[in-house]
Parts: sequence; C-alpha cells; structure tokens
Amino acid sequence: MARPAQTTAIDGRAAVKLWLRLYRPTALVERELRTRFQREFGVSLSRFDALAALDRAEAGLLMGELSERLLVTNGNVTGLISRMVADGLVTRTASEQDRRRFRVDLTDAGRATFTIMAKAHADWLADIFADLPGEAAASLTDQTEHLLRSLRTEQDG
Amino acid sequence: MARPAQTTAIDGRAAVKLWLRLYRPTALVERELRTRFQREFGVSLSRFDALAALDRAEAGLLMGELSERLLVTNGNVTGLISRMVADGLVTRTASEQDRRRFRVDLTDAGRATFTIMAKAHADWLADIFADLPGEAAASLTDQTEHLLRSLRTEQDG
DNA sequence: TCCAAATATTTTAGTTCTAAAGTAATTGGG
DNA sequence: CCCAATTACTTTAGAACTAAAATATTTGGA
Repeated sequence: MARPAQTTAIDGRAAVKLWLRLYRPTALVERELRTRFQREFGVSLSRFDALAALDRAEAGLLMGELSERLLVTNGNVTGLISRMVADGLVTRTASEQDRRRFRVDLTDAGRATFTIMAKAHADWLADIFADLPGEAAASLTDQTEHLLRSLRTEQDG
Repeated sequence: MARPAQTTAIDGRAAVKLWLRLYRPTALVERELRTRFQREFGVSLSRFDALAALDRAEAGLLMGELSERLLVTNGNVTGLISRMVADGLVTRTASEQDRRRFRVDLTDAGRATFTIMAKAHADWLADIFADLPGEAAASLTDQTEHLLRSLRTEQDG
C-alpha cells in the first residue's frame, strides 16, 4: 500500500491555493445547476445525479453502489431513494440471492424524466462555460483527469 | 450586460465532460477534508470556512458578506453563526449606523482555533495532492483562475 | 453444524442547506 | 415629510447530508 515518495511534492501553501482555485468555480457551477434544476424542474441536483448514475448503469445499481458513485453515505441514499420511489422515478427491489441487497432501477417515467433533464443540463453547462476557449476547456478536461488519478484520498477514483 | 459571442464555444457534450472531470476530484477532496475536520476537531467544514473568511477579513464581516463569500444562503449563515456564537468562536453585534446590519467578528478563542485548524488544513491538502507533480499543480492553479473569470453564472467571481 | 465476523442496509439524532415568506430598518422620489 | 420600495436579516418547512448505532442476512472457519 506504500506509495512512492514525490520529490516535487507541493507545500501546504501551494496546496491550499490550488484547492481554493479548484473549489470556487466548482461550487459556483454546482450552485448554478442546483438553482436551475430547482427552478425549471422542481428537482434537486442530488436527484438528477442519482438518475444519471442509474441511467449510465444498464442493470440498475445496489444501494451501496449508488452511495459510492454519488459520494454520499448509505443513510443519505436510503432517504433519497425512498422519496424517488414515492415519486415513481425508480423502483427498489430486494435481491433473491442475497436479501440484504436492494437493487434500484429507473422506471420508464424516471428514464423519460432523465432524458429531458439531461438535455437541459448539457445546454446549461455549454452556456456556463461558453466564455472559456475550447483549448482551455480541453486542457482542463485533461488535467483534471490527471488530478483525479493522483489524488490521495480515503476513497480513490 | 451583453457578453461577446465566443466563436470557439464548447458544445454540450464537452461541457458535461469538463464538468464531471472538474466535479469529481473536487468532491473527493471536499469529502476528505470534511471527514478529517470532523474526526480531528469535531468541527464541520462549513465552520472552518466561516472562520477562514473571518480571519481573512480584518474588520469582521456582515452576515450578507459571509453568505456571499461562503456561497450559501442568508438563512444558512444565520444558523451557522448562531451556533458558532453559542460556542464562543465569534461575536455578532448590531451596527450603530444601520440596525439591520450585523457584524460578525472572531473572538480570541475563534482566532486561536482557526490558527490551529489552518495548519492542519494545509498539511492535509499537501498530503492529498502529494502525488501531483508540482508543474501540474501550478498549471491547474493557473487554469482554474482563468476558468473562474470566464464563468457565466448568476453570481460571478 | 454453529456461531462469530463480515456485509448491506436502515434508523437515529442532529447539522447543513435551500427557497420562500416574514420582520424590521432605511432610503428616496414625490 | 411621508410612505412605498428596498435592503438586511431571520424564520419556517422541509430536503440533503453525516456519523454512529441498530438490524438483518450471509459467510466462513472451528
């Protein structure tokens, strides 16, 4: 589990600076998306994220898989999915093989809802990033992938 | 208020890709910091952010200024600061000139607490980013500043 | 086989957060 | 000077979130 020492490791000051520079635009975009989802669809960003995760997975997801992908606790997913089940967006069924497990699947209504929202989501982001030159966007997309791979956090990836 | 058209504007697909690449590492680092603040100091990340904002401002901050800097609603700041007042970290005093305004200031205990936490915060971030080559970190720091300036959100900056 | 440990999820208690409505103080055009 | 609009903040109702404890099921070694 030992990781190789990094001779060019950045110091605390530079690390804090990078973190603040990374955090602020991300928080602004997140807030903008949250507000727009609420205003246009009356839906939380978390719900959209859950729908997106389920849409990407072709055979549904276990509660625990959802919690991993959304980067939130199990308890949070329990409540989020309960409300989404109540609203007919997803189903939650116990596994036959292992009755501790619950698989969550999109309903037809959930998938249709997601399709509409995903279009708006992409349009909003294109608008939010419209002033960023394509070259800068491509470079950032590359560099943030590198960043993600190099992160030393409890739950990597 | 019209902004110049961007001839090289990225499309929805690229915008979503950039967003996801930006969001994931940021969320992972945020979660890591949140967990560590909770574990080591029994304190929320929001509290640390509030302390940091107040420490940076030399003459205290109005409730509204805090809500701008922390990117949260006024109502949220009301509750957060109430709890911090109760714990002796900050004071909250009405302005003489305009009794609608409330200025929040660090107490000596609050400033001392912040100083200790800020050191840990910097150390943790240096550790989290330790595998990122210094060159990549510097480049990301630059590029995210550019990103912030180019963002088209309701509340810019 | 049995039962202790591990696994998957839910529950609990409480903080953080939002949107929207409410309160109180200030400001400025008529 | 006045009062309608604005500003600063709080309150409310409820969703989103966490850490920790609880529940239920499965697994694996003695």
